[in-house]
Amino acid sequence: MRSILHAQDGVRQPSEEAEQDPLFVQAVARTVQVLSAFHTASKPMSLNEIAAASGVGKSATQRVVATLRHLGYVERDPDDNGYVPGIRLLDHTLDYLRLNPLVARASPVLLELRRNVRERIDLSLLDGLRLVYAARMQSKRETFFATLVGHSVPVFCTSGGRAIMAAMSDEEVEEIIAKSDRRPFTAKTLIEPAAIREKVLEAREAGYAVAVEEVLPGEVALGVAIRGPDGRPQAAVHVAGSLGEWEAEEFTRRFAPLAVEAARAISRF
Amino acid sequence: MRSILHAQDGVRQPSEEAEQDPLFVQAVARTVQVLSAFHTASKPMSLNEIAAASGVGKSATQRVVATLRHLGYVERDPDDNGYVPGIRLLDHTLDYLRLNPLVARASPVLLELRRNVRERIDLSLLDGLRLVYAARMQSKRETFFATLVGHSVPVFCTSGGRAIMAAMSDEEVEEIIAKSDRRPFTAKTLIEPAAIREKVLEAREAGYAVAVEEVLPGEVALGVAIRGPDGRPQAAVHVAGSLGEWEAEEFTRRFAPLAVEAARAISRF
DNA sequence: TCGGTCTATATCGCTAGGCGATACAGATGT
DNA sequence: ACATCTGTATCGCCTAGCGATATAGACCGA
Repeated sequence: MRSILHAQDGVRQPSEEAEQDPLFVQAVARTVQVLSAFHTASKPMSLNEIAAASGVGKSATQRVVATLRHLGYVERDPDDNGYVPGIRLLDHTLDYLRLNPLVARASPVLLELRRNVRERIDLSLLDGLRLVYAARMQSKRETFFATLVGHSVPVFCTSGGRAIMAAMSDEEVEEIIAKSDRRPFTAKTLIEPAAIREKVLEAREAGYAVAVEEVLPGEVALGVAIRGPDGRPQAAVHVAGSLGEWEAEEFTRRFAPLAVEAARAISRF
Repeated sequence: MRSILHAQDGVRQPSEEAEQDPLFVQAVARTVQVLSAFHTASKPMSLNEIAAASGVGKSATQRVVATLRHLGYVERDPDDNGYVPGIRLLDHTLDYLRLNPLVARASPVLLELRRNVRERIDLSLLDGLRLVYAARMQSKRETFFATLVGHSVPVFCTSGGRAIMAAMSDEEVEEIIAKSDRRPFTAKTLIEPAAIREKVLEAREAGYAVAVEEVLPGEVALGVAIRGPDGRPQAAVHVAGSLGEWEAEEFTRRFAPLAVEAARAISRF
């Protein structure tokens, strides 16, 4: 079992391939490394902690952090001690969402879907082995942090992830299964390759995927893949509901057609 | 009238004060400048456009962009041409939201508020002359992009902004009014200093502020300030509804007490 | 097929940007 | 009072990375 908060990857290490690339700017990487130090944090960090977590020397960290603070990308925690990420980062969030053509296409469709489905609706974007939530429309009860933009979940054990795998070749699916850190979130999380493969086949058949309590207890989720111009899956639409209100069967029967239609409207294939 | 999309400030220029600061790292600033080039964009950008918008030399831009691309902070638009911000930025969004103590305190309160108020609820954070939306909980009908995290609106003409000004000294209010770019969003946007001052006084009296159709036509919004440990306003809770469903009076009478209570629960004063 | 004008990528020499080491100064704690 | 955190500052040496320039592929209209 692991916390849902740690689904994000670490920073891509600049070493190996990148090092020899003549066009690789270390200073940029350092900046990113410093900012990424917060990925591992659960509370405000001191300079030394940032230096340790980022792998950047203490002196350099000091000056980079000071600069980032000047620019609004790092702040001091008001209950003073330690640094936290700064509000300027949200400007880039907006840029990302605004300029991402898929998000732009998806928004009206999701709003329309939301009108017909009074459950939580999410749009998640594929990034390697994970799905990153880009747009979230809550329903009634939600469990807090799980509902934040930027949150990510693994492909292998989520409804959207399986729907996406179903739209890939078998080789790609195997690669994802093999590379994933398949630690379970709940007792029901499927981690066996065989079980995952089976679920993917089901999804390929049905055109959508379902996951029951695999990430959050009491949650039933339904995912449909969104394909890009080349036919490759890029993202997924999720509909999530509570088992307190719905039987999984009934939930699926009711909402799957709507979700499929929405995903098709967003797809470019 | 201006578009609601351009409420964000430009990048803080590294020149002036910063230049002489011995601890200021240019490379960090350059990185930020390149990423901030997208603030002015409404479509994918080419290298030359980025170079022009960021004020960074063409060669440097090329290498910085290449590096950022390596790291996932910049991507190519799939309908290929031009660069867009990359998905890795969302990881930092999550870090910001997770580690911001105010957001953390606010989330459960906002969810609770949402349970009682079936209208749109927002949490916005004060950043100079603007309010940046950090958490958004939609209701039924929404007008699309206006509902994204990272979006920002001016302090001077919003319900939350006025509630925040009401919690400041008169000098600070004057400063905000003076420095703000007071272009109207709608025909009803109040831009006269006198009118704004009056609204602020009303808000100081009532403990909350109301704005009707000042940012979006057909929208009534209600804002309450959230104070930090030092008593200074840091953020605001918004409740927004449609004039198609609500009379402004009725809307206020009904929801203001709940919003005030929520803001107080989040405040640290 | 040719120039013209975009795009991005690559090479290279020179220099100033910024790293590491080290020292310093407040807080906090035992 | 001492130890151990915190963040800040100084300085000399070296290399990272800038600007200028060249290359090369796409696309367009003639």
